[in-house]
Amino acid sequence: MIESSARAKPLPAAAAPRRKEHIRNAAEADILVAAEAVFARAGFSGATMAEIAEKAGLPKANLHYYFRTKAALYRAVLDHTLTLWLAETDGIRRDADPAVALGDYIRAKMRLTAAHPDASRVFANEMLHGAPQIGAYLRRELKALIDEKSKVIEYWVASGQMDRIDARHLFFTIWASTQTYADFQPQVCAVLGKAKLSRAELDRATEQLVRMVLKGCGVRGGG
Amino acid sequence: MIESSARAKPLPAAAAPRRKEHIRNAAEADILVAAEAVFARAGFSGATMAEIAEKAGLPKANLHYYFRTKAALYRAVLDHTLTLWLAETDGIRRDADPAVALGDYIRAKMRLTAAHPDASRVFANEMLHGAPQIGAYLRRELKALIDEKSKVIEYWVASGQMDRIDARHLFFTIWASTQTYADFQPQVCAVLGKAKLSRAELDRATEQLVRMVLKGCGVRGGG
DNA sequence: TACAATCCTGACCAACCGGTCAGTTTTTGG
DNA sequence: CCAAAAACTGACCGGTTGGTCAGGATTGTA
Repeated sequence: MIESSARAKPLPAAAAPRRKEHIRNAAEADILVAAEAVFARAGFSGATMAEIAEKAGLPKANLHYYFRTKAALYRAVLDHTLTLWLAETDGIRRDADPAVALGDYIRAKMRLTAAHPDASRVFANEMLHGAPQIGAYLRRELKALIDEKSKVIEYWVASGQMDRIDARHLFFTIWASTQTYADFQPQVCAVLGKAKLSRAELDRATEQLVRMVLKGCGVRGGG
Repeated sequence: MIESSARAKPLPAAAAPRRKEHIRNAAEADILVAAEAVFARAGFSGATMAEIAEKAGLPKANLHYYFRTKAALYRAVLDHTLTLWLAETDGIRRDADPAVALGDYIRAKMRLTAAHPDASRVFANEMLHGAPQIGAYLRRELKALIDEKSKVIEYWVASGQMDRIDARHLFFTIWASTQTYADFQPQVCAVLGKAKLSRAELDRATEQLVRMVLKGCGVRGGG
């Protein structure tokens, strides 16, 4: 896993207190940010190393110094995306109130989507093309995580705290309904008749989704 | 629809309208089928005319005889996809029972996704990349259609047949939740621990989604 | 300072890809 | 049967792109 450090600033040759691995780390971070944006807009094949280099403010050959191949760079971007993806299920625990836990999960997912739309798009693109790079990861880590969280939901069902719902399909619905605001943004904007998605519009979408899912699952209380 | 005329070379103006075109029609159909599959798997940039030609069992130059450019072929594929996309909202009418109309709509969408997963993926890909080809279409035809259907749902809300729900975001949720079974199939399969989606699994997903959405919207009766 | 490791870059190349074209074969209408 | 239109094709081309490389610049350390 490539570590994250989602923030990155150019800062060329100014006051840099320590220069040991800072150069490499900063350069890689810059490149990853640029690459995420380009891969999100153009996909793997459509993206060019030249464009990524330009966006990162580096000569192309320098990219190949830090990432030997385009595929390696793509994998690094995906890696970063996956760390974001796994987060936010912490609240789903047996002893939690389903209404609070599920509601917070949906809100967190929507926040994540809104904060990192390009990451969402890179992930979606990889999925669309059959997940050649991260298929194994999905079958291992993601499956294990969802197996565990599904058990929690099945417990909530068994203890009468919500309707008899298939946990995995519930996750699919939540993931799809939140990510659509990044992945299908042109469609959303077109239908809403807006040029871009406002914060207020996203909040409205979030609260409606929370309400609908909780009520639809027969979750009592909280929400 | 977008610019239809997929023809590379215009027929002679004086030509008899009776001229048989079955060769052209058959060839174009074969090419479109092959192209849809390749575009779905590789996206626009990743797809190559050579691969499409091979899949269609034609020499590459022949593709360019029927479709002048790769972009024209892509647009033709999208065109076909959009005709599928628009269908199935017929049941959403003021005088219909919301439970039946919405339930049938969700079921129809899911059937469509299952029957044409490649079409769904091509559409998703176009959306992910900012909808450069069909943005105008979305803002016109799709928006008009959803504006109209939203009025119906708003009527159902006003007449107390369902909760106060934003119709457009409801559509986004339904679209996303159904298409995810095509677009994100690798993820779905990974989490379910299956190699491919069975008909039975899709039926289960469909019925859960119908139940959850109807109950979540406070729709009474029918379902 | 000296010297090695790391960082950086312009110039270049081979492979690939969309698209063209001249010429051939097949189909169609009379 | 015969032109003419339509359908088809191998060979080719220019532009783009990922990747290389030799050598120069910068940085860290003994």
